[in-house]
Amino acid sequence: MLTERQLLILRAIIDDYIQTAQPVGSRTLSKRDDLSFSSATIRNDMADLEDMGLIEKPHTSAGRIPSEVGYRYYVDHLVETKLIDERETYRLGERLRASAQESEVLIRQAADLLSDLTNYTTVALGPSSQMNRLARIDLMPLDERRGVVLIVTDQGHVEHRTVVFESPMAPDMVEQTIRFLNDRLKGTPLGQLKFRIGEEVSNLRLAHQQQYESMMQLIQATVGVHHPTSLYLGGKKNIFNQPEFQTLDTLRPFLEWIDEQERLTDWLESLPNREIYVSIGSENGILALQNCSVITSDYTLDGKTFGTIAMIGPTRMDYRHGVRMMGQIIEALRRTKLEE
Amino acid sequence: MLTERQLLILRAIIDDYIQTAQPVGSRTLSKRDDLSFSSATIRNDMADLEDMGLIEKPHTSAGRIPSEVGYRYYVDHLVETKLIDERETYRLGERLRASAQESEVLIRQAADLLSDLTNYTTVALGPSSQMNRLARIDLMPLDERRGVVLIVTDQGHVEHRTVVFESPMAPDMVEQTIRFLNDRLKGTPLGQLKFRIGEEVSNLRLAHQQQYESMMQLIQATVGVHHPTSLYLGGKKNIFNQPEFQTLDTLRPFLEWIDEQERLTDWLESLPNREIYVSIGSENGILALQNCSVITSDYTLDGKTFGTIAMIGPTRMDYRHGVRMMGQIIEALRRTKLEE
DNA sequence: ATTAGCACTCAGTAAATATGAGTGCTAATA
DNA sequence: TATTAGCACTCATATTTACTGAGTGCTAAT
Repeated sequence: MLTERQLLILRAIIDDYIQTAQPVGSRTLSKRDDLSFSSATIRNDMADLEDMGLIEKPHTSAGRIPSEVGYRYYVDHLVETKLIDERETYRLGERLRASAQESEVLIRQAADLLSDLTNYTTVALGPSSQMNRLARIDLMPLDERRGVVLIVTDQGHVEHRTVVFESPMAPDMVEQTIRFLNDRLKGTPLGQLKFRIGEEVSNLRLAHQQQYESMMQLIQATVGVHHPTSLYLGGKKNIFNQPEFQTLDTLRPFLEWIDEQERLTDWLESLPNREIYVSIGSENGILALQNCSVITSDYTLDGKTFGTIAMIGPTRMDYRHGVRMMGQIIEALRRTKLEE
Repeated sequence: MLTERQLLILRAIIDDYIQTAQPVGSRTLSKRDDLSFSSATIRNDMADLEDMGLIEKPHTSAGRIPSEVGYRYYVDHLVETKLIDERETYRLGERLRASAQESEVLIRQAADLLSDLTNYTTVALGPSSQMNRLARIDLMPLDERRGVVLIVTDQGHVEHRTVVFESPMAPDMVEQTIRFLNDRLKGTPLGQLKFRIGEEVSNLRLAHQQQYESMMQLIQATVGVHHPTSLYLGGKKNIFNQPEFQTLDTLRPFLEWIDEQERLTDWLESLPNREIYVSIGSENGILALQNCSVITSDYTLDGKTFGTIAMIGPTRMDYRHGVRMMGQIIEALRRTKLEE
């Protein structure tokens, strides 16, 4: 268990290191107003803290830096997750809504705003359309053999794909099929579309045997429409200002990792579903992020569960500020009404 | 005017430097099979080439490197723009078409392929939808007051936007408006939509006075739909392998510049409209690209003018190979039929 | 006109030497 | 018994110095 002074020292070390990115020495600490002990005393406590694995030294004659365990302790004991400044939340909400009312734009803005506030990189995952329900499906003919399949969800999300048919489409045939699909599939979550169509297809076969071929094609196309989840990156260049990313060896893996959209999406989707969660250094299990910490949170927009937002910075990130800003932003989003 | 030997030497210097990224010395050159002169002779010619501004030395005791003027000479005199290897073009075409038939995917693939072939970064601008003609416009109601405006073009391009109405929409009213818009605007290039609607709006006013308000809203929304040109980036990480981008000072401006999508789009759109065009170092006028050269070309797909593709590498890029690959790719695209 | 020869230049590397911030331990002090 | 002053020791970093070697320009010989 930590003595009060040790706690004070640990906190001072971390706060200082977060600011300066330099190892913190005993003399520096003893000069602080809130630590009126001699450097020797502090050295003794530091030795204890090191024994406990909370801090470490890069080499013999350097000061101490927090270890991952130390950060973990700091985050768990010294950072308040739930601290919302009503006025600031309100102001952030205003800033967000000023830009747009469309949800996708709103999320993009939120990501940008969050990275402006913190100077870290943010990633936001939009709503997974998998949960959206089919509002309407349609086929717009372009010419005899080509058409665009349109899928609109109850959330106003649109997906589309161009299809080419083997043989010219009979207009009434198309209309019939579309109507059929709409009748049967309206309200189906997009994620289940494929499955549901499998169920319906036997009915179809009986009802419209003669043009079975083209119908199948249309259905295939419908199912084949991709359901990408939209991904927004904010403040990517902030990384250039972090002292720990001033060398190619550290910078390159990070940049290569963050540019890989698909992997990024998978990662965000795989995160545990919580309100605000901090993952420190190697905890996140990603090689390219071994020197990074991540603050993630699911967010809701207008009350509805929506997506995930993440903030990525060096392990030496300002957890207190980061967590606070994250809290404010998701609260501002939560309070945002989609329609005016 | 250059003597034959000087030309030989210039070419050798550039070829060598492109390979090694190291200044080339007289002794190195004299050891080449195609340059059986003594190093002293070569030194004399090098001095002349330097006087002409074609090569320069980083410092007294280094070898020579090509100057921008030198590269320009090399590109203008020693690189053949139009050299197509039928078999390879065919093979590239196959590789492209294997992946997809949809034009947007095809372009993305082309960008990736080109950067694979050259190890440089590529940027491709998709078709500007401005030239696409309206095939159909539609409004899909989501609930009483929200709907999705859909715009489909003759090329199968889809754009959409969610609109919120002040007051509930009357279904027949909506239908009427949509029909009206479709009747009047079908075939209009997207770029002119705004203008054309201005012309039509007075007619509308007369015809449907009572619900003028909602109609106006719908029309506004229609016009307000954005027309983004799609942009694809290929092989961004290739830059990390270029020796001239091993330091943050050079890397950072490049990465920051290339991540700025809008600026990138504007830049590509502003390029002179030619088949293959090489811009060397500071010629391109972009600070972040002062150490880069760019090979650009407009391309056509299935015969139709489509967009622009660019390849960005260090000034010390392999112009011969780059130009050749660019030629092959745009030729492969040109020969690609959109429907099977 | 070409080449051999030689003195000279200068980036890059490596070894040699300081510098100083910081530590751990011990003994004195409150 | 907890704190502090004092001191020897460590080690990354900066500075100096010397050395190496690839390359040049010039001159004199071929």
